[in-house]
Amino acid sequence: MSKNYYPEAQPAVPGRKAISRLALDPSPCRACPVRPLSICDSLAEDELQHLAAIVSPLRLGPGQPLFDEGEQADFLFNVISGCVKVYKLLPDGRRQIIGFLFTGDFLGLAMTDVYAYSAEAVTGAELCRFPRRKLESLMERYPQIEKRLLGLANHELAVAQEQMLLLGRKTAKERLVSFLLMLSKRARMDGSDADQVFVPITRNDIGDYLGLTTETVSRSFTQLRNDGLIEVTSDNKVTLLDSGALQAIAQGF
Amino acid sequence: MSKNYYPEAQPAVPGRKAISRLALDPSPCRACPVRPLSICDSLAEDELQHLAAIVSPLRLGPGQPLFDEGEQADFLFNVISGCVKVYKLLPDGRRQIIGFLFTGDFLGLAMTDVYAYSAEAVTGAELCRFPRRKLESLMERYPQIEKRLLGLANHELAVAQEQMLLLGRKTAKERLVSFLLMLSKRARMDGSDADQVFVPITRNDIGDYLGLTTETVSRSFTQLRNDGLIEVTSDNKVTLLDSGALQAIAQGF
DNA sequence: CGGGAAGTTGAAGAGCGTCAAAAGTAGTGG
DNA sequence: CCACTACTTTTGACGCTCTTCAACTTCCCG
Repeated sequence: MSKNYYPEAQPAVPGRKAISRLALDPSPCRACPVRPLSICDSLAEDELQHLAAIVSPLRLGPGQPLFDEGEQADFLFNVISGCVKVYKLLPDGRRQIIGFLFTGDFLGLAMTDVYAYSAEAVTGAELCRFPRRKLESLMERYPQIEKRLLGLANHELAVAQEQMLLLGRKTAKERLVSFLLMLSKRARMDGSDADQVFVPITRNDIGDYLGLTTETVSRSFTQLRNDGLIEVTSDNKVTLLDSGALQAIAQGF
Repeated sequence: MSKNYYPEAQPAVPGRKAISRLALDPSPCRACPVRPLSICDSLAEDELQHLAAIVSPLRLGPGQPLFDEGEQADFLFNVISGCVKVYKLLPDGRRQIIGFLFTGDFLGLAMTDVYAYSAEAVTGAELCRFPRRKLESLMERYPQIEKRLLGLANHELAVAQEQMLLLGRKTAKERLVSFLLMLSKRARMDGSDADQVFVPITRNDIGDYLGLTTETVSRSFTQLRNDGLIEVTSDNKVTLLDSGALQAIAQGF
C-alpha cells in the first residue's frame, strides 16, 4: 500500500535531487526541491535554518488520511510530492472535494483553531509538516512569510470563485473539460507536456470534485472521446487532441 | 433610482452617528461607524489620519455597477451600508453570484491586477474607496493591516469552501435554507433579531447565488412555507419559525 | 390608475442521478 | 504464471430533481 506513484526514477520536479535528502540533509530546507514553488522561498538562504528547525518530513500511502474536519489544527503542511485531496462531508455521506494539492502546494489556509475540512493522500505523497504555533512565531519575525501567505490566500480565493462558477453554472461536460485543463495547466507549470496529462485521480474523486457522480464523469469522458477531443490510455494518461476547442468548451462557449 | 434602502432614519449600525458624516468630518475614519467591523480597525486612533487621507466616499443606487470583471483593479472598497453583489459571467449569460457584501465587508481580495469578478449594488449602498497603490504602501508601513487582511482572506476562503459544498452537493431546499441562515447569522451579528431576517435580494439573484433558477427558488420558498418552517411577509421579511429544524436541513440531515 | 418588474404556479422536458450488471484492471498468493 | 479477489470503470435502463417555457398574479412607483 505504500508504493509511491512518483518513484525516485521520475522525480516530481525533473532535474533536481530526489526527495529522500529531506530527512537526511542537515539543512533540509536549503536543499529542498520544492522551495522555489513554496512559501519557504520567502526566506533568505541564511534564514532557512529557522524553518528547518521546526519542520518534519511525512510520508503517506495512497488513501491514507492526514487529518479530519473538526480536529485541533496544530499543523500546517507543504506538499513535496504526490497528490493530496481536501474535502468536506455532509452527515449522510455526500462529499465535496474542495481541491487537489500537488508539489509545492501549501495546506493550511482557511482554518481557525480546528481544521475546516479533511485531507487525505490520493497517491503516495511526501509532505513537510510545520507546527502551527512555531510557524506563527516565525511569521512575527519574518513578515515576508505573511505577505507570501496573503498572496497565496488571494490566489486560492480566486480559484475557489472560479470553482463556484463551475459548480453552480456549468454542464457536466464543461466541468470535466475545465478539470482536465486545470491538470494540463499544472503540467505545463511543472515543465511537462501540457497536452499529455496524467490523471492519478479516480472517477469517483473527480465526481466529488465536480459535483457529479462517477457515472456521469465516465459518460462525459466517453463523450469527449467520441467527439475526438481526447484520447485516454489505460494508464490514466489523457491526451488533449484539440486544446483550443477544449478551452472554448470549458469557458462555456 | 438613488433612494437608499437604509435611510438615515434606520442606520445600518444602530446607536451610531449617521453615515453622512463620512464626507464632512475632517477625520472621517475616526468617526466611521463601521470601523470596528472593518480592516480599518487594525490602525490606532492616531494612525487613522493616514487612512483618512487616501479614502473617498462613494454612493451607489440600486443596480448600479461598481466595476466589471477584467477591468484594471485600481481601487478596493469597504462597504459602509447597503448590499453589494459580486459575480462572474459565462459568455452566454449564465451568471454565478460569488457573494453578497454588507456593512463592514471588504471588497478587493482575490484579485490580481485586474478584477476577477464584477460588482454591483443590490440595494442603495455607501462605500469607502481606497486607491490600491496607496493602500499597499500603507500596508508596508503598518503590517498589522496585512495581518488583518490575511485573517480576512482565510475567513473568506472558509466561506467559499462551504459554498462549494452547497453548490456541489446540496438540494434546492437545503441551499435556500443555508442562505436564509446565513442572513440570520449576519442579522444576529448586527444585533438584530436573528429570526426576523430582511431579504433585500430578488429571487433571481438568490438563484444565481445558489446555482438555481428563479422558479426553483420560488418553489422552495413555497415548500418551506407549507412545511410551517418560515413565514414570508410582503415586504421581504422572512420569519424563521423553527431555527433548529432549519439548521438540521441546511446541514443535510 | 397603469405599466413594468418581480414573484408564483403549472405543465412538459432535459440532464443528471440511481440502480444494476458487465467488463476492465490491479494486487495477492498459490 | 495464473487464478482469485476486490476495486474501478463503463454502459444501459429508468426515474427524479431541477429547468424551461408560459401564463398569471402581486407589488411597486410614477
